[in-house]
This record gives sequence, C-alpha cells and structure tokens, in this order.
Amino acid sequence: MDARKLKILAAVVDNYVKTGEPVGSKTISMLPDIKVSAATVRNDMAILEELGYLEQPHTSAGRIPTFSGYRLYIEEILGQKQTGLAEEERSRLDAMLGDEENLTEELLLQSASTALAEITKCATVVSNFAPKYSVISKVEVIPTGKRLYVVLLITSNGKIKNKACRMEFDLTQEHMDFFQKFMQENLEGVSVAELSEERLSELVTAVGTYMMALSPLIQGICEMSRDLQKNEVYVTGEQNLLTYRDLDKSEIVRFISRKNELQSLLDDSMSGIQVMFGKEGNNFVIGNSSMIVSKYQKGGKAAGSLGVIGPVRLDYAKIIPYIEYFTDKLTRFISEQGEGKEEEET
Amino acid sequence: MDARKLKILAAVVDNYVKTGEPVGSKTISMLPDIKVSAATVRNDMAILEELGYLEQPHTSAGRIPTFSGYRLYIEEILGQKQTGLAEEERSRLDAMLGDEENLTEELLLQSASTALAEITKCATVVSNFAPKYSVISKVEVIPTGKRLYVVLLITSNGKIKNKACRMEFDLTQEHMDFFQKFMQENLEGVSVAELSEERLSELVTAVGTYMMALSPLIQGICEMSRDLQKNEVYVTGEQNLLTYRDLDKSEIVRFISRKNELQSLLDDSMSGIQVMFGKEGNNFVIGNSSMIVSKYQKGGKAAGSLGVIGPVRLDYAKIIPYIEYFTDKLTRFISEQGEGKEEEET
DNA sequence: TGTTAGCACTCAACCTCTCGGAGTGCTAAT
DNA sequence: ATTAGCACTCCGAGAGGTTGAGTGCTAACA
Repeated sequence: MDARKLKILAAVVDNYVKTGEPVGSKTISMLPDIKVSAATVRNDMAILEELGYLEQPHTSAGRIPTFSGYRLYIEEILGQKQTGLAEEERSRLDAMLGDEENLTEELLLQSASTALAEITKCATVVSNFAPKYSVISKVEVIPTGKRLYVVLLITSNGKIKNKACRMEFDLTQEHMDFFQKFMQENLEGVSVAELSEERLSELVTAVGTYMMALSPLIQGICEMSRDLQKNEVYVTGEQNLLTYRDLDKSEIVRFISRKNELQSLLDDSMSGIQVMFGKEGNNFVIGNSSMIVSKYQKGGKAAGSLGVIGPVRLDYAKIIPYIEYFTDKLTRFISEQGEGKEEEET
Repeated sequence: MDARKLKILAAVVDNYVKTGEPVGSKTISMLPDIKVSAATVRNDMAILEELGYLEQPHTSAGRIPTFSGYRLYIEEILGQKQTGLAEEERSRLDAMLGDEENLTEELLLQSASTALAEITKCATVVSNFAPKYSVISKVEVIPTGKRLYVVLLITSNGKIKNKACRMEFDLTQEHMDFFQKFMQENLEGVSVAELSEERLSELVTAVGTYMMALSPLIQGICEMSRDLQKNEVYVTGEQNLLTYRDLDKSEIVRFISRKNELQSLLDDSMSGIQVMFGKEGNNFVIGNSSMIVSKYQKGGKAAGSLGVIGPVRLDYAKIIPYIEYFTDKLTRFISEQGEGKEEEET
C-alpha cells in the first residue's frame, strides 16, 4: 500500500463525501496533488477495489469507499491530525455553548449536544455513565394527594429522582416520620451501586410487619435506584437524519423508537475517538450510518460519551476535531467542578 | 343539500381514506346503498364540487374531499354517533393501558398517548394545562457540590421541579436553614399562578441585603415557577407520521423541532372533540395534516387534552371514538383521584 | 517495470413517444 | 329527475433511443 494509493483513497472519500456521487478516475487525476494520469489512477483504483477499500455501484460508474475504505481513511486522519481547531472555530463553538453562568455538567452536556447537532446536521448521542461512586444523600416522602405519596431520592452528585406511589391507605405523620428517619439512617451514604434489590428487601424485613404497608414506598426506591444505576443515553437532532437520502427512512424510524438500545454500544470500556459503522454486525443501528463517539472523563475514568450519528458519508476530518473539542472541554469542566466535591467526599 | 348528496360525500371520503386514490362515479354507484346510476352520481358530484366539498386533482380523475368536505363529513359522524365502542374494543383499549396499579394521572396520560399512537399509527399529542389552583407545598435547598445547590419546588398536585444553582460562595447551614424557612413561610400555599416575577423580587428585597447572595436560588425558583405555569405539551409517535406519503417529510421535520408551538393551539378554551386541518391559517403545522383533540376535565374544567396528528386522510369514524374513550377515562380517573385532594384543599 | 494514450464497451439516466384506461361533461332519450 | 351513450381529457406505464461518464484492456513509451 504505497503513498499514492492512500492519496487516491483519500481523494475518493473526500470527493464522495462532498458530492455524494461515485468518483471517477478523471476527476481524481485532475486534482492538484495527483501527478499521474487518469489511466494510472484507474489501475490503482482497481487494486484498491481488490483490497476491499473501494467498490463500484455498477460497472461503468465511478468508485465509492467501502466501510474498510472509510476506516483506513479515518486512521490516516487520526494519525496525522495534531493541528486541532483554529482559534476562530473554537470561539465559535464556545459561543454555541451559551453563557457560562450557572453551568452544570448536565447543562453543558445538553448544550454541547445540541450545538454538535446543529453544526454537523446529524443526530447526536450523549451518554452519562452511572457514576459508581455516587451515594444517596437524602430520602424524603411527601404527600401529594389522597393515598398518593412522592418519594424523593437525592444522590451526592446532585441527581434527583422522584416517584409517585399509591398506598393502600393514608399514612399518618408518624408513619412518614418513621419511614423517613429509618431510610435516612439506613441509606444515607450508601453507594448507589450497592442499592440492590436484596439490600432493600432486607430493609423491608427489618422494618417489620408493622410497617408492611410501606412496601410501595420501598418498591419505589427500588425502581429509582435501578434507574440511577442505568447509564443514561440521550439522542438529539434525530430529525437531521431524515434529510439524508442515503439513510433508509424506515430504519431511522426504527432506530428512533429503539434508541435506548444504544446503551449497549456505549459503555465505559474504550476511550478516545471511536467510529462505528451501521450494519456490520450490530443490526439495530441504521444501515449505512456511522457513529463517532468520544469519551469524557471524570477523575481519570470515562464518565460519559458524546458523539454523532449520521450517514457514513460524513466529513470526518471536520467532525472528529469538533467532538474531541467538546469532550475535552467536558473533561476539563468536570475536573474543575470536581475539586470541591472530592474534598467533600474524603 | 339532500340526503343522497351527503351519502355520496361520505362515500367519497370513506373510499378515499381507504384507498388514497381519487374516487370515481362508477365506484360509488356500485356501492350497496347507492341506488342511482353513475351518471346521477356524476351530476351530484359536480354540484358537491361547486359547493366546495369535493375537488378534482385534474380533469378526468375522480374526486377527493376538500377540507370543507371532511368537516361536513365529520359533523355528520359526530351528529349520528351515539353508539360508542363495542365492549371488546373497550377492553382491548384498556389492556393497552397497562395495569392499573400505582397509576397516576401522568402515567395514565402517557400510556393513553402511546396506546393511541399505536392504534392509529399517528403521532399523538398530549397537553397538560397548568392547573390554576395548584399551590406550592414545599421548598427545599440541597447542597450537591462545591458552590452547587439544588432548589426543589413541590406543588400540591405532586409536581416536582428541581434546579441546580451555582452560587458565588458556599452557604453555611445557617444560610440554608434561613432560606428554607423563609421561603417555606412566604411561599407555602401560594398559588403557582400568583408566583410572578414581581412577587419573587419583593421577596428578594424583603430578605434584605444580608441575603443578597441568595439571589441565584430565588432566580431558580423564578424559572421553575415559570415552568410550572406553562402548559406542557408532549408529542409521541412522530415517527408514524413519516410513513404517510401525503405528508411532506420536510414539513414533518420542521414540525417536530418546533412542536412546542403547538401549545398555542391547545388551550383550555374549547371543550369536546375538535378537528383542525393543517395549513388553513396556522402555518407551522404540517400541510395536509389534521389534528383531532379532545379535552379531559378536572373538577368541571378542562385540565388537558389528548389527540392525534396525522394525515387529513384519516379514519375519523374510528379514531374519534377512541380519543373520546380515552379522555372520558381520564376525566373519570381524575375525578376519582381528586376526591381526596379536594377535601385536603378546603 | 511503471506510466500513459487510445479504444471499444457498459450502463444508468434522461428524453420522447405512444397507447390504454379511467373518468369526466354533455346531450338526448326515458 | 334519471339514465345511457359518446366524445373528450389526461395521467401513467412502458418502449425505444440517445447521451455521456466511466471502465478495462492493450499496446506503446520512458
């Protein structure tokens, strides 16, 4: 695989991304940094096709990149890129994030993902790995109607969950005080990760038959803790996907309604930029789509990921730096925020 | 407008809804309850066209209903329908709502809207009018990080809002206790509707310069109260819209991203079934679409609405009873729930 | 041995033309 | 008032032809 072939591959990708049309040998031979004739390019393209990097939609059409072709191209880009973004681009991105007042991790994630969706005209995906170290900091019960109570669960990292529970009968103030005190004592400081069903059912038995009636509340806590342990995945800008002709509309629809399954693709295992192509195995994602994600960190560990989902035909050279910029920013922001918290937790 | 013309109009609508093709005179003349010949039907159709109820896509094609045609048709349906749903259909719908355990108004709304989306293959819209009579029942501040606090607002009808606020400096326990007590005293029992910006800024001044630093928290309450006063509008099943050929895809996309503007169409003014057609003035809705909504009630007043958005070409005769069934159910459910609450509030 | 010009070949895309059929409006008869 | 008959309109599907971009191969060339 000599340098010229790589150059030709890159030219095919660039051109195809730009125009959406198969790229012919003549087009490439006329590029400024290709010094050889169309015939030579043709020979090389035939070889690239044999190697599985290019393909022809039909005889007598130009070539388009295969998934492997894109992969190789992206590796090339990632290998040589060290330039990062121009100053003006960075400030443009910053402007899109909105004012820095009152910023929280969540808000930053949100604005980053909408900004990314707007720039790239793709759907963006954000996931927030359930922090292993967060602990319960508060449990509360609030009556909101006849035999209707809301249980509130607050974690050390500021997540608030609430759940309405219907009871068999009205609770007395005494009941509620007891429950709250009991839960506070038994759950405060308990890591969310440890909040298993068993642990809670232990509590139910500990609470005794007298308090049997409180089990809906405990059930509620159970459900909330399960939610808290789940990685959250949000997708924004799905509409953007509809504008691409090379994505199948009905697949997009299926994807949108099953997007929670994305979770399985986004765990905290890998780090750095990761590019996946649709329908290479994972058969719920959209065929002919690609997903670019990068992780952001918290205390040295992957804390979540941010990325885009779009057609395979994407301007990777532009989009990858954008995503990296945002995840870097998130990592930095969190570490600044985190300082105070770490102290608190020691 | 004699009975036969109405029958013919209805036949055109029925047929067009079923097939999507313009309907010709011959098709209609062969229907069992049309006793006249095709030529007669043609004459009547020409008159119906003159009256603006039918139109021709082009000469020498069949007729399709105009918006007015649909309107008239729907009025007819609404006029004569009193049958309601068959028992089996009702139980089918009930089954789709899931188990009745632990049901809240919100959950019921949610399951009704997903069920409706599934049955009708349309998008469904749900709005929850901000209840005018709900009052603040609890205010709370919880520290969640360095200079980071969450303010919690709970209303008498069980709505919980929370907002993270970044402060200039860390609050002492004393500060927090003061704030909480102060707010509790001044806001508890205050109707959400009265929670204007002015009222809150009065509080800020009342609190004095000493507590000036607490203004981010009060700001937070401000924002939450604004949210609480807003009618909530949710749309589900937008994907379904994409499957209709007679809706413009790009309009759907625009609609999805601007769906919060629906709010303006869904206020608590009217009640009963209401059918609107896209692009008859409201120019943000989807052209050639229709929206059927019905209101559900709480204490005799409209409390929210539930409906579907789909192509104009809808089986109104089926869908309208479905929607009515769900809104009736909601009204009933709420009034059962409400009993306890009303007592509480007196 | 790598590169290039030349040439025959392929195939999608586009245009044009034709033709059938569904449906109409009108008129005259019932 | 209703109907049969008839000439007319126009969409849409299909057939056929042309164009042009692009290819693979071969033979000549450095």
